[in-house]
Amino acid sequence: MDSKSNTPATREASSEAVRIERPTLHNVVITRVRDMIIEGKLPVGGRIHEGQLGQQLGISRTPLREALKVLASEGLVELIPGRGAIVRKLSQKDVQDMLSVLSHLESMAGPLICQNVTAEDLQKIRQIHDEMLEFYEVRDRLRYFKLNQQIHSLLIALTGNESLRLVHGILLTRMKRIRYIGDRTEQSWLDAIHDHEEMLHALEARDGARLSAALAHHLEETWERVKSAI
Amino acid sequence: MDSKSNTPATREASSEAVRIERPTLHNVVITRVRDMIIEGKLPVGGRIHEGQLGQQLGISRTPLREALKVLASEGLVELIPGRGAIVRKLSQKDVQDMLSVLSHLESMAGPLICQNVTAEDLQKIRQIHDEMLEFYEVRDRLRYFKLNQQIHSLLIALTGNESLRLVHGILLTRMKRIRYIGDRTEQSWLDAIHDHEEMLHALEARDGARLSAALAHHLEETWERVKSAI
DNA sequence: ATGCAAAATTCTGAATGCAGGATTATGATA
DNA sequence: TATCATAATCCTGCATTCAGAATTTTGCAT
Repeated sequence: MDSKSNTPATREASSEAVRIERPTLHNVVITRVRDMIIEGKLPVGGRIHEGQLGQQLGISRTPLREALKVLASEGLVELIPGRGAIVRKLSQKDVQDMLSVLSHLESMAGPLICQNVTAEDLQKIRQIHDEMLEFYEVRDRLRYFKLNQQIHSLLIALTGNESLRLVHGILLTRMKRIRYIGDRTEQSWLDAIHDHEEMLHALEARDGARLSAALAHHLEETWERVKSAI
Repeated sequence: MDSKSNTPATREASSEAVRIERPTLHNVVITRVRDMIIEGKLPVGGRIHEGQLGQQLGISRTPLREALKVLASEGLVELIPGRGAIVRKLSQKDVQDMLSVLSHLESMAGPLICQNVTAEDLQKIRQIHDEMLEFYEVRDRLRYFKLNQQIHSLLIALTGNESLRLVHGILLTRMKRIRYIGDRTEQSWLDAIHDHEEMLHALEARDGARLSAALAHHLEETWERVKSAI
């Protein structure tokens, strides 16, 4: 779920000490409300009532409003002046367009990833993948989903291209809701896992083109999985 | 300068009436502060003093803070918890990475644009282009720059892909500051104009691949122009 | 004069207050 | 009973206020 941290990763390579993480309230709220949208707790097309939601979260309207502005800039929420925020509804075309952009971004990413990936990176990804499989075995969809997203985010991060990470993260976030509710028959679930395994193989072979192809194929299947859910 | 409006363009094709534009203060402030950063009125690396800037703009801290959150999510400023906002500094690698992503996005855009462009669109772009040339004649850099950006934004909008427009807009915005201060010798300026003319020709010929190539070439030259300014 | 510690000040983060527009409820008339 | 106008309520947008953290200043000791 860390596909996009709100303070861009401009970490000083010089200082040894790890920057203390002091989460500000509005940052927490951004993540929280984002998750609520993704998990469908805030219905698509529904209005977000500042006072009500604020009370529900136990905070004042101020940090909530700040969070809504950010979510609007990510395209998750629509802000109508004088009338508040509504959860943005995505059309089929919206989703297709997003997948199309994501596909291009990932095809760009493939070679870069293979160029940069270290043995430790590979091991880490393999580890998350295996963990994900365990959740698949017990059909724990939510946890499976979260690890799945994590792998994709990690891969893009391996390109070392911060801007790519940023824009990819934004689109991935926009897609999350759809992906989460998307059809998951046994078969399509299995297909997705096979895609992931092919991705890992390409990665291990450091074959950029193959990785790009695998990522693209995965997105095509994603469309098949989600199109009925819109 | 309208590369990225803050309420995503979800206009109802059904309603004939044009949605009345009621600008909220924080939206105005977002644009305003963004421009201040781009034009260098807020120095790179410098801290943004909420009280001071707010007073200077004649507004309270509330809408200013909301604007800063959005600008942070665009990557223009960095928010350090407990210590406020600073104008983000871009390294050479940052800029190269951005250009690289932009290049991929534009190469994706080329065919789509040529596929969608209407005669009116063409005329409109040609018109802006000519207007831009007039500002070139009198060496009015700022106005030239603004029309230049407008053409690029318009082109991407012609793809009809809202997500593409969003992410392209974010990166373009991030680049603006650099582009604005970038080296402009007579020669490089002339080169840029020739690039634009080639783009227009490709567009008129509805030749997607040629347009993509022209856009890519333009970005390569952009790098040459700006690299010394970082 | 310099370095350190404590106090004072300043600034951010968040809550509350207030004004104006939007929505809903009420009631009168056809 | 339906429709429209008016009034009451609610909600957003923004300003102000308050608390706590960060910074600067001051004073003391070396």
